[in-house]
Amino acid sequence: MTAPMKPGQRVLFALRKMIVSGEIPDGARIAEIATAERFGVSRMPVRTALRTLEQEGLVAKLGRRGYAARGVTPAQIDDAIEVRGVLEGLAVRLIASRPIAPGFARKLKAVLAEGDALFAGDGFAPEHVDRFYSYNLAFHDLLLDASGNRAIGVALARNNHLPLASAAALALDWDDLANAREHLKAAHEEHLAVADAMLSGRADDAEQRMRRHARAALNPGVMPLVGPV
Amino acid sequence: MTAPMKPGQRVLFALRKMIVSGEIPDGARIAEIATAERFGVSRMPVRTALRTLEQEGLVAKLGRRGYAARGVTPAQIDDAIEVRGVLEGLAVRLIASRPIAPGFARKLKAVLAEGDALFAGDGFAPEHVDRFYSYNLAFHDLLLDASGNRAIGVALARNNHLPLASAAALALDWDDLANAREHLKAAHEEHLAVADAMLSGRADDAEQRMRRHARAALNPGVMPLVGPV
DNA sequence: ATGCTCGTTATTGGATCCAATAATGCAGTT
DNA sequence: AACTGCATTATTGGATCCAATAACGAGCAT
Repeated sequence: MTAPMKPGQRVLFALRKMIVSGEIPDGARIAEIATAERFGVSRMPVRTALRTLEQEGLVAKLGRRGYAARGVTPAQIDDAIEVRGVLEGLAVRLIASRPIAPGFARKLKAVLAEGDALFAGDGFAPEHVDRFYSYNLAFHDLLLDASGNRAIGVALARNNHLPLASAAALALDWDDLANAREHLKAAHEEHLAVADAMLSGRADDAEQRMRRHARAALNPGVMPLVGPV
Repeated sequence: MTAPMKPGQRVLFALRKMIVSGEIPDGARIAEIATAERFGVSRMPVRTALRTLEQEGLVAKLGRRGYAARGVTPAQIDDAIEVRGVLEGLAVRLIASRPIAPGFARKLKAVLAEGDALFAGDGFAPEHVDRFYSYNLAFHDLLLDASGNRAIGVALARNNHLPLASAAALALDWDDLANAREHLKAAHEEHLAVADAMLSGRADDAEQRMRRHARAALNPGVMPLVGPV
């Protein structure tokens, strides 16, 4: 699928991927002209892409000498995951410390029911992973929305650009679907526990569980399923 | 001081100010051409500025109809302050839960000594406010740096663009310097308490105190001292 | 009279061109 | 031979021009 993507988006995604993958090594200078020629586009999309990447922290401005790539180390991903846990923890804390809106409770139950259905049987196919992906995303989005604090989502926006740092990134072993099922089932049970804590008004508990949930998302040495970043 | 600022920066700052001040009302459409003509510049600086403001959450893209301003409500500022508290709370938690580096302890004591010196006497002049501003900034920057987690600083970058949401924004009553002194002295004592908790390895305590410290920064109905945003 | 379609127009995104600026290399001098 | 000053050049930021696209309105047909 050679998607006829617009030049701007294409350059942005390509540069982002090249930086996080290490194809552009840490500290390498990125010049507008050279990059533009490399992609066969004008300097303009490169410029806007570099501005965006600067906001995301993936490149650093170098005075008049252009930009420099900032390599993404595993430690930085860990850092971003920790930040995500803290921010999502704040979201659930806010929800739990206020009266639960009926609409929210209903939507939450509906989302969790998707997860329940996923693990009702014993089987697990790649298709289930896709469904979990949707369910997982819906769960986290719902919490972010229900928190009523838009600043959380704004602050989180950057982390989602780092691989494995967003809630949409599932780390699992594709060669061992049974193991993957256990992994995702554990995540679903953490969701249930967080939901229970929220609905019971146990704000501290909900926050703690959400933080641990974020940290548990990263397993070393597994294949990531990356969604739209 | 009609600073001969570059067009890009000028447009960015002006638009940001107009949005947060409400001069551009919430939901108002911002078209590139009209804005460019209004500032007497090309469309290019407006474009880059709008991109940046979009990243900051101050404008929202509106499909093909340009951008729309997102008014900043007091509730949103509260939200941002809460996010700041959580993120800075994470920073001090990380510091407290690791062995304290000797260099950090030394720098921390040096910074806190500035605060001690400020409140050693009884007097308080506007000049003291400036000194507190520097001291306060140094304290928060030091924590961010010592946390070793760059993602925190990246996530915090946006909040600093909202008035009163950054740690560099002091809210105090200029007409009542004695009251201001008490206000800032209380902040300094919170710093001391956080520092003590960190150096003693009381991670939970340090985090809780930092969160409260952030929330205490906002007083209703006072004049803000806004620093460089 | 109303709904559909086609043409016009307004607006964004991209490309090319121009100006300003700082880094670099060369030459001249001490 | 080394240092300093100047000129050249490379590179970013801004302005203008062009293309694509979608909203809007008018006109026609039913």
